[in-house]
Amino acid sequence: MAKTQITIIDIARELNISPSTVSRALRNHPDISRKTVEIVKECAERLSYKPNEMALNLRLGRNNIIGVIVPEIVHYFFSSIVQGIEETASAEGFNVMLFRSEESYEKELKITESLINARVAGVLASLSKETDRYEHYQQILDNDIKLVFYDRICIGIITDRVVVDDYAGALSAVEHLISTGCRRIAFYSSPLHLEISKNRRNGYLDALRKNSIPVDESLIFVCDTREKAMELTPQVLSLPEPPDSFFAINDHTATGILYAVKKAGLRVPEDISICGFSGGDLALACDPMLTTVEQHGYEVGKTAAKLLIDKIKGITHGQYTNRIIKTKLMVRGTTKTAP
Amino acid sequence: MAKTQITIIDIARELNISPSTVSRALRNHPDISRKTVEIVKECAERLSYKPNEMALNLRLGRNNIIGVIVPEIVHYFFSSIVQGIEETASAEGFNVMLFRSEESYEKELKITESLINARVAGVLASLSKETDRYEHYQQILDNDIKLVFYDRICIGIITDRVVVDDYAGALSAVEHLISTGCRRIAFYSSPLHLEISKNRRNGYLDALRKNSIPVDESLIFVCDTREKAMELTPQVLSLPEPPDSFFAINDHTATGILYAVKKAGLRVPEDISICGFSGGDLALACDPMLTTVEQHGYEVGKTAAKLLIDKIKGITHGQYTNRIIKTKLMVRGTTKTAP
DNA sequence: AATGCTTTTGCAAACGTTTGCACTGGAAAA
DNA sequence: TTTTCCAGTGCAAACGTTTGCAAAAGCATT
Repeated sequence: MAKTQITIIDIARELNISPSTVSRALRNHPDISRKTVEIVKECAERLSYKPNEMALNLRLGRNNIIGVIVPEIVHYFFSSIVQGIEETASAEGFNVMLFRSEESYEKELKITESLINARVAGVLASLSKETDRYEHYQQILDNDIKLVFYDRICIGIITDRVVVDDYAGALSAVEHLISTGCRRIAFYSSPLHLEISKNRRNGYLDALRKNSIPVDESLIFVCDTREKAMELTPQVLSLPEPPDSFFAINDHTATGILYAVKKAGLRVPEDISICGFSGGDLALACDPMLTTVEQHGYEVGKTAAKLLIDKIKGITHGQYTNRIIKTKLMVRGTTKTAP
Repeated sequence: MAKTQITIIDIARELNISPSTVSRALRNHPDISRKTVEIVKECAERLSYKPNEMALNLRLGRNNIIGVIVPEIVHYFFSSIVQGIEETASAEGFNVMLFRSEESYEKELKITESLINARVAGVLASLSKETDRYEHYQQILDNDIKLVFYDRICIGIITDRVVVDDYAGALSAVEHLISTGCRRIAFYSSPLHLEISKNRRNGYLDALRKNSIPVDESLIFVCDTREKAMELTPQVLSLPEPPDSFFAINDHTATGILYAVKKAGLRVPEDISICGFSGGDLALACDPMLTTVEQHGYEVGKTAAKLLIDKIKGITHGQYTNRIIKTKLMVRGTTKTAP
């Protein structure tokens, strides 16, 4: 039990050969004779030798760790992304080190510091809501660590980026509402400084314009949680000219709307249509089931990880890629079928 | 940009002192004079020196990495656990390396191999559904890596363990159903070889016995997904003596039941009561909102991480702890209020 | 001026690998 | 026989730290 760790030197001593030969034999270096390779491998197996990755990393000045910064872990979209990342990374021989920024700039700063100290091979990052300074990400690059942003990207830093097609997703959602007869479409958004808010808002606005529906600014609200939606929606419904439908920035908000609308005695989708944005099981638990824009977080994660690993391996060199992951409108029960 | 990494030796050269002095100064070793410490720290800051953790780890023969094996990532309970782990770890200066076993023994084997090679300080593991051999976990211990099991524990290996109180959770859920007048309570369970199934089943059975309700085996089913529940439930409802309520092994299954019951034209909870097991947002999206047993995954994660870190730090020594995290029944709309 | 004590610093080894280069011994070539 | 060549192996340095021990420096006490 307290047996100290077996090293390459132990094997060398046991076999009366030099550590360098052992090292080469284990790595199938062509210089080493077949016989020696066999003997060494047998011995390594017998002593249940495990290569010390820490020593290896130091020697080689690199490691196989990918740092992942995620604003939240308990979150369908982000956990899907992490799953995509983990899958790709492990298939390519990389390990994933996971950090949660908790939507805090301070925490993000500490995390990037840790990542640099750990000399990770690469970083996959999504900005916290708070973050509006980017020096810490520049530092990552300065320390020769590869960097790819996903979802909440950073425009100021030149890197690869993977984003969801928020604009097209919102556009298709709102056009769907319009095609089913909706005309006064309320929009519940996140704070506007976030890229995703801007993009989805633009999709919303363009869908209206394309269909010659006047934009009514009084139908646009900042409201991005279930709780807030449950509070806000009754007021919105009792407006002099209430909306006939809602487009929500995420599914949680949409469930809050759904709850409030039903509570107000209105029928969904006959009286009021609702469309969310996110994907996941939540939409299926609703009654009626929620029409929503599926974001394919898993694809985002896989794509970002692949991009990063290619950079690390030096396959891609100078160029920087912007990858856009398509969304998909999932039409369900909270919207009407087109006439 | 391509400036090679700054080391302690660069600082030493710059200041015409020895690397050992620099090292000690940066670590506030008491032997070093205040003045030297200041000079060194200033210089380190100026050159934006970042300690190379790989070198440190090799030298000290340890690192600050906690390996986490989780069967699934996109999963409310498990992601809550991961969040609890990450939070505790980062507060204590540890980093989290995340692996997904995908419920596969083969994958679990590869993961433990990676973890040993990486010489992580400790491992937090939950068994995959497939796993029924445990040598790989014994190997972890043999390599002097601390190990704590959570949720899906391994009885054969002597370690600390953190589990959810499945028995008490199920007991309280079923007693609640009984107290609201239910007598024929159907139970939708996972495959019985899993500990959690056994424990919850025992809770279910004991609740019936305690209240002198005869156990009807024909009301117990293996059914643990939303899809299966949507398929099975109509048949169950059309039994000659149908149940008046359902207790489901998880919330996904419960939402499937809810859907089928409503579709059959029955009212919830007036005609049929439903209770799930899991916690999370899903329960709130249902209409009526789902009564369920909250598992406190976050607490599980925090507790397991704390236990592991104490072991790593050598605070706890020989003893092995079994920690049980209490569940909490969240009574909502799918069950009646007690008369 | 010598001694002793304390404070501060430096030397060198060590952690476990990999790898450029030099060396060995034997076979092939001269 | 000598030379050349090559496959196979070993030496030693290097990666960036920490740390036991020795040495130096400073200072007060004899």
